[in-house]
Amino acid sequence: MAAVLSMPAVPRGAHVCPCDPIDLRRGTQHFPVRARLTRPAEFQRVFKHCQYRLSNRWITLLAIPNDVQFPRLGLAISRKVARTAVARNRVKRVSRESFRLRQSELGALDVVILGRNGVASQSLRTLGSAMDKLWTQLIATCAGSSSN
RNA sequence: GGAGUCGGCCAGACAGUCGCGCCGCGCAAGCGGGGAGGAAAGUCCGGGCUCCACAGGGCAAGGUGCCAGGUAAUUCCUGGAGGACGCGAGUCCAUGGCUAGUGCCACAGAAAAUAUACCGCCUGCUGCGCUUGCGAGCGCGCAGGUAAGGGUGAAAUGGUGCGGUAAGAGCGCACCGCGCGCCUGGUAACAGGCGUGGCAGGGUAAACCCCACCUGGAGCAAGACCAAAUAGGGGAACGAUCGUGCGGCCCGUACGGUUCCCGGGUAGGUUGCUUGAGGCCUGCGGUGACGCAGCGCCCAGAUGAAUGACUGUCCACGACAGAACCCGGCUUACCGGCCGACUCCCUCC
Repeated sequence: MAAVLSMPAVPRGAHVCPCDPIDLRRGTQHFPVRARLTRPAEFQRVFKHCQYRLSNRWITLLAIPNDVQFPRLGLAISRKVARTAVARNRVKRVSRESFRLRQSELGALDVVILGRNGVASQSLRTLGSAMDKLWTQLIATCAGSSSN
């Protein structure tokens, strides 16, 4: 914990609130199978009835509200944007890790992450911060639409 | 010390924090264990396994191609034979048959295959011309002989030497090469020897083909089980030889039609799914690939698909790359580094 606090260079580390009790962190940073989209039908629902669509240079993010009480993540990294299996795995892992750390701030949303051209050649740190910004945008957009 | 050949191995390490999927224990919270590769890749071969029909007959098609062995099997591996390269350790070779047949061979060249006479060489002429010392010589023409020499070509009826001849020629002889026969050694490929035949005649078989041997098809989305919504089908018996299917065709064979009986199929889930031609060590047999025996290890099993992220320390600053039913090979990609055996050269003792 002291190491985390002594790292002011990490700008998005603010979400790891040092005053959070251990129990809360345990509850919100797990990423079991039930938090993933697994069936083709679930993916189709997100693609067809997408309500929020955000993107930057390397990633597109689609989201719709769901019926369960927690956010769920689906990954769609095509062979076209990441030629080798190793590259695809890298992008997926970075996406999952990013989702895992921010999922407590999201509402009941089904989210699909799409890889765009050039995503495979970016460093882990670049992709991580790019996703972090998208999560922040998504949270703000949801908050805006739910208040209306 | 330098240059090189062959074989094998490793593929950042350690610690902490937060995660992921599997197994075990536990009511639970949680705890413990184990979690990608040498190529997991390309899918190029060979098997196991599953279903189609217990894998059947003929044709066709495809594959393999020196010999022997290893193996579940192979186009793989090991040992050997022959050829090529290298001073050497060693490396490379689809390495059966073009004296079964057919096809193809640009350019050049007279001729590219039942051979052939362009130049040259030689002989004859009761052909012509010239010279003449009247013997003949030279040139041209005609009729023949000749594959020695020239020239062309990747390749021209085996090579070298001697004899022989008008000139020549396996025409004869010796040696080498080749074919055939026998003998010896070797399981064999093959090697050596003896005899014999004047020689049987270019390349190409990853050209058709011939010879010998081998091959049924599809693949874990194989296949098996449980089963919503919906929707009409399934099983048994009999019959037709028309249609459809079973590897491309024929044979052969299954289904469709009628009657009787009642449960059955997609989404989804479970299973197949990891204990296996498995691995470690030791001993024995074998030149070796490998085999046998003992010891007693468990070493991913996911299914939108886990094996990761962050921080710190160290170093030689980390390449190619991610299991998807499982093995055995081959091929391709690859940052660096380590070990062993051997060869050649130089220096010192």
